[in-house]
Amino acid sequence: MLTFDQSLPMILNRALDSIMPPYRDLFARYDLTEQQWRVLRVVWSSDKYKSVDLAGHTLLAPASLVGVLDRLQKKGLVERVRSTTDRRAVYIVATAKSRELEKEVSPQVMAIHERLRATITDEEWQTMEAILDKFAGFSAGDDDSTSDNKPDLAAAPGR
Amino acid sequence: MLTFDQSLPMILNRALDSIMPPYRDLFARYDLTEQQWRVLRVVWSSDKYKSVDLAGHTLLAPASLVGVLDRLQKKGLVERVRSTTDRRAVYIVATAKSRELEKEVSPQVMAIHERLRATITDEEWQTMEAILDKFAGFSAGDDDSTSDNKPDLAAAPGR
DNA sequence: TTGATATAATTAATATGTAAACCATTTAGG
DNA sequence: CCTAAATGGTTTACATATTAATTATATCAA
Repeated sequence: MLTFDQSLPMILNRALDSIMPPYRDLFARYDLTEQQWRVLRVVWSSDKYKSVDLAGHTLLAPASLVGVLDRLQKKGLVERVRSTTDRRAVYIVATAKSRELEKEVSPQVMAIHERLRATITDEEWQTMEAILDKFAGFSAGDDDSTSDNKPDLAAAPGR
Repeated sequence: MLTFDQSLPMILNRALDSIMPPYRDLFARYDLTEQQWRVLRVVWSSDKYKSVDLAGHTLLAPASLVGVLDRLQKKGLVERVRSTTDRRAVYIVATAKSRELEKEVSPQVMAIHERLRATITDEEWQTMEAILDKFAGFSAGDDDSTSDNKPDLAAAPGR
């Protein structure tokens, strides 16, 4: 019998609650949030990301991204550069100041990653990744409207 | 080499993003949020929960719980009953109206649970639960409150 | 008893999450 | 061309998330 506490959402959220505090404490010491860190992490990897690309790589909704970028920009950590070829698009670029931050914080983040990694065996890690990946696309063809016909958001091709 | 995308927070968040839409769509049809459902689910199990107990069982921070309860109360789904023995405490009780909702929605939630459950084998499910449980208490003893050392930029060599 | 401290619930301030609507382009088709 | 539909980014409205501070009670020790 599948109880409330054993539902997948609860299992995953419990796991997240267990592992996030060290990350959040670290980020807080540098006046950053987890989401801001995620954006920086991706921007550092390549200066040529459009906002919409960042959304995908950071798991942040476009609407949330706007505010995160606003605050990162205000802190002088990123800049918005409007594309000349497609005047709708905006590229996000990292500032020199943010590069300094990367050198300072990145090693400490890696340390937490590693500490987590060492909590289980390599094989268990592989297994866990493989199993969780099986839920990818679970909500793909979800036209589960009982009787009426809601617009199918998942019908559009890949982003 | 552990990349950004393979960090545990990203792995878990990706999994959540994959599985939550069906739940949210369902709850939205009944004008409920995921968090409101979590609270109801626990309140239904026993009328004698204090707010602080709900926080633990729903994975909601006490501060978040206040607003969720406000809205559930406004909808006539729960009531706050101040304890007579400890006048600080407040018990949350389900209304008859919320019981009707339970009968209507619960089976549909269970259906999603089961559909998720069937995405992997029973053994994989057991394995996954066991592995994720190993991260419980990861942030237990990383207090760090004793050391009031702010990030010491000047401590970096060569500055 | 008193005073320090702990607890339960809430408030406050700021940052995100979510869904829907909007605006300015850009692209597709007739 | 010209208009309808699609795209990228943003805004809006509302519901949490997070941390710190507050309020009202309770408890404990000197």
